[in-house]
Amino acid sequence: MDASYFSTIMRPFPQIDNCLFKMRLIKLTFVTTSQTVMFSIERKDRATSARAGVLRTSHGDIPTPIFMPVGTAATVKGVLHRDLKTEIDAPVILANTYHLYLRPGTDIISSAGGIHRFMSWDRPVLTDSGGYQVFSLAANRKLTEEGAIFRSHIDGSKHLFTPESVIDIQRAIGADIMMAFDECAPWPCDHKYAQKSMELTHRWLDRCVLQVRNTGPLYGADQMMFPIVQGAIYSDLRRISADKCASSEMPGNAIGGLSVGEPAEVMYEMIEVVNEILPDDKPRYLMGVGTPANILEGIARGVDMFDCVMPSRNGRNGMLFTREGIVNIRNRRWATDFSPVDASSASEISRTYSKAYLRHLVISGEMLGAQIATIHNLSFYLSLVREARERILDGTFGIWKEKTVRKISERV
RNA sequence: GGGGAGAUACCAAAGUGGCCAACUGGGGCAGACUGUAAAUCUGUUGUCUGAAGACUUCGUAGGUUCGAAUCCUGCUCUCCCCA
Repeated sequence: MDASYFSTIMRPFPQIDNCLFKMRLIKLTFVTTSQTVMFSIERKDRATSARAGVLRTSHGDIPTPIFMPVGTAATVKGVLHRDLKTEIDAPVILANTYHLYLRPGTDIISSAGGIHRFMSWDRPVLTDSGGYQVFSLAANRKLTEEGAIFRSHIDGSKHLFTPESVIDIQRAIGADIMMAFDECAPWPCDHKYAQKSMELTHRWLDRCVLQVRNTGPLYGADQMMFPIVQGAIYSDLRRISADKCASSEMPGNAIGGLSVGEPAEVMYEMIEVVNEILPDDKPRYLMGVGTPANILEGIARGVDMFDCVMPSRNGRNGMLFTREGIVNIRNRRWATDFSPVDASSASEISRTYSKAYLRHLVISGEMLGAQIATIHNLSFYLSLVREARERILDGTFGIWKEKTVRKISERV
């Protein structure tokens, strides 16, 4: 009996009340089976590099390719978990180490028994390490060999993140998938800076791996960590970084530092370079990407996992993604369009409310507008990757992708 | 009936002789957003024009002046107080 078998029969935990007991049991008995197959590929596409697979976690299986809604502060803004499960059907969501560490703080999350219990979400959670915040809060931080010193955006207090502390925090959070602590280089960025930054990320990666090996999960459920490939837009650096990440022999790998302003074609090229090296039998996660078209292009190049704030944030700001293309629901043309937001949506919410009503809500700044738009967009993203998976399985992905990318990129 | 205040662009509201096609806010219109310091931010909002520029506008009709949203006179309307 191995850990994956055990987690299968234990899942889903029927009651939150007794799940802590069961998770402790797993920890005591089976936690160190590192050879367990976490990822299995069901089918590879012939025309492209796309694959359909399943990533197994203690909190459930994740069919791939997958899009993970971003729930930075332990909430996908404006969406009830009920709707995440039914309307959107997200098998996994993201949270953020930086944000949760600052608020509510790791003490409170550990007291609750980890992020799943704290937020009442029994499906998998992936936590970003805070590496992206080191990048996006550039004005308020300082990088050293030791780690990143930064100031809280909440109260201005000073903090230090190191590879070790970031793993510890992610242990305390209890994420199913933890991310290595990295520096996301900006764009544009010269070769010299990109190389220095990448080398620092690699040294940090070694320390992350060591910290993962020297510690264990706190709540019984398995935790895996993914290293992050960096190297900006330089193929030589990307190859070195992909080799480095692959050699860390973690159960999955991530591609970071893309979609930070560079043209999409450059991003696609980098994905191809990296995916030639990253192991075929482990999931590949393209961080922070992207538009629906970006995602299909990524899948075609062998990426299995994606996340992006775009469907949620842009939804709140009135941008809708649909099969017919991109809609700015605030535009006057929708004022008297009483047809559903998306008649063919998997989400009942998108089929129920009209464009004119949603426009009114968004323009009026009503919170229901942000909720409906977010649910619609996420439902669209998840439907898109579900269909991509089905197309890979039935062998029609390539043609479908070409046709779909064109359509969904248009402005309606 | 007596006294006082006021009328500025879609709305509110600055502006009291040239730097005013007119501050600012709201509203309208459009744009941005890619590991979320974002229910945020940006542009635009008299007409014509690609632009330079031209033309018309600050209740209304006259007047003063080189020049008026700004000063003077009549008229119209609104608000407040007293009776």
